[in-house]
Amino acid sequence: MSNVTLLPDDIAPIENVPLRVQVANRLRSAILSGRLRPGSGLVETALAEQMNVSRAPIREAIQILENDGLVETIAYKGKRVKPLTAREVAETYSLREVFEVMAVRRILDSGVPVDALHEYCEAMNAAAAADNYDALTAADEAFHHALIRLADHVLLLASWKNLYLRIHQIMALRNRDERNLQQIASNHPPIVKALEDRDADRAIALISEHTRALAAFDPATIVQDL
Amino acid sequence: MSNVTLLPDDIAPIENVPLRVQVANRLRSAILSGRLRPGSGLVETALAEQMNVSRAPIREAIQILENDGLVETIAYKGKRVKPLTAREVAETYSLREVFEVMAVRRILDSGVPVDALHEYCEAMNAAAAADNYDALTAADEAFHHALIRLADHVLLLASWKNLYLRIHQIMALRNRDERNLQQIASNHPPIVKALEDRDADRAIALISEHTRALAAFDPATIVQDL
DNA sequence: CACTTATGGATTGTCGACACTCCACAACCT
DNA sequence: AGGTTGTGGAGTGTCGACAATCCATAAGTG
Repeated sequence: MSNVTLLPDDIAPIENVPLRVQVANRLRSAILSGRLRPGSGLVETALAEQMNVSRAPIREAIQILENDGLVETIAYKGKRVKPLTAREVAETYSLREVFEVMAVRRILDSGVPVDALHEYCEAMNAAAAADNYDALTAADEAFHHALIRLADHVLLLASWKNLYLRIHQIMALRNRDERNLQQIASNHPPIVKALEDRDADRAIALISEHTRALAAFDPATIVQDL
Repeated sequence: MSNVTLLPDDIAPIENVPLRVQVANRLRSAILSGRLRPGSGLVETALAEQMNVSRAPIREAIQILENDGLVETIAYKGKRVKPLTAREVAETYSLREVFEVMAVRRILDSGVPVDALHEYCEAMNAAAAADNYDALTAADEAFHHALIRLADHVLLLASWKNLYLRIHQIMALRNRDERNLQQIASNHPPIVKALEDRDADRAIALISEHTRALAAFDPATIVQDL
């Protein structure tokens, strides 16, 4: 049979996900959600037993998280969720700002249309209206993700994604009650407007300001040491 | 004995470098020097036998190189030195430009002195005068490394270092004969001058132009596919 | 012949056991 | 007590063997 005429939609391609990836995904989500806090120790033998796999995939999973910058290893001593210093938080946001400004520049240079961004603005407005923090966060990430993608720069996208992992973690550790959802949502449409007007200076100023505002928010709650 | 009075200089602290790191270092240097070309396959069992270690450290070493962005894995099929496309080369240099501009901005904002950079300029002049390509390259890297360090931004430094790995590789694959050493060396002192003059616009313009000149050089020799 | 189904080699993925390193704390000198 | 030297536990580092997967190619089947 070279041509299957009927293929039930239920039968999705079964993916073969290596154990290390499954383990990495679980641990990553635990870290990014804040369930595994910075400084927590990760013991290979204990994790292996808990997850019912051998140490090999655990080791590789932890190495993946090391690449993500979420875990650090001290040889022969142990591994732990990387502590988060105030300095690191500040540096993370300042680098993000540079990335997003670079994206804006490239978008304006290439003249690619930015219509797709409107969709995310609406999603953010809806989430803000419904007072739904998680939905707003998701839409916000989708907006910025789309922005970076429009820049059409694979390396930039990869770097931004990696950086955003830490931002995820930082946001999970902050006190969400203090945020003004309406205000966050309202930050974005002017950026889209500036892009459509091809006003580079205004777009860059807006996105810089937006990123800095996020960085300044509630830094005290996440500081671990230093 | 709490206080050893005489400790021969010969007795340096003996370092315990895990096998995976030794393996990773060797492979990395092979890749960065061009001895292991993009596209070359890396077979764990073969490497293990050649280096006389088990597959475990080989696997971990390869994962380290994956983090460096030098190697890619295709599950159950194999690992190979990441192919280098013209697009990737262009993206690498454009990201480098952004990093260096960010460094310049931070240096000027913080007002930190940049005297240290003169030393590297002299080293480059000496290397150019002696027609010593390797020495010039080393001094050039030292200059830019120092520049980034002056920005006092740990994350930026780490990102820059990671990026520079690929630049190392790219340079090793290019035809070095076509470069004008004198001209490269002469590019740098004006940058230092602009920094000392606290002329942000000029410093940024110079460093951007410098990076772009490097990117434009001889791109044809390294393209593999696409 | 067109198509499907075995088969085998190459390579990575996973496992369980053992070796090594580090650290803290006890035991031992003097 | 001050200082040195065992000693044991916790954890990572390394190993060799076996399982799973993929791919190309051969063998079957109508």
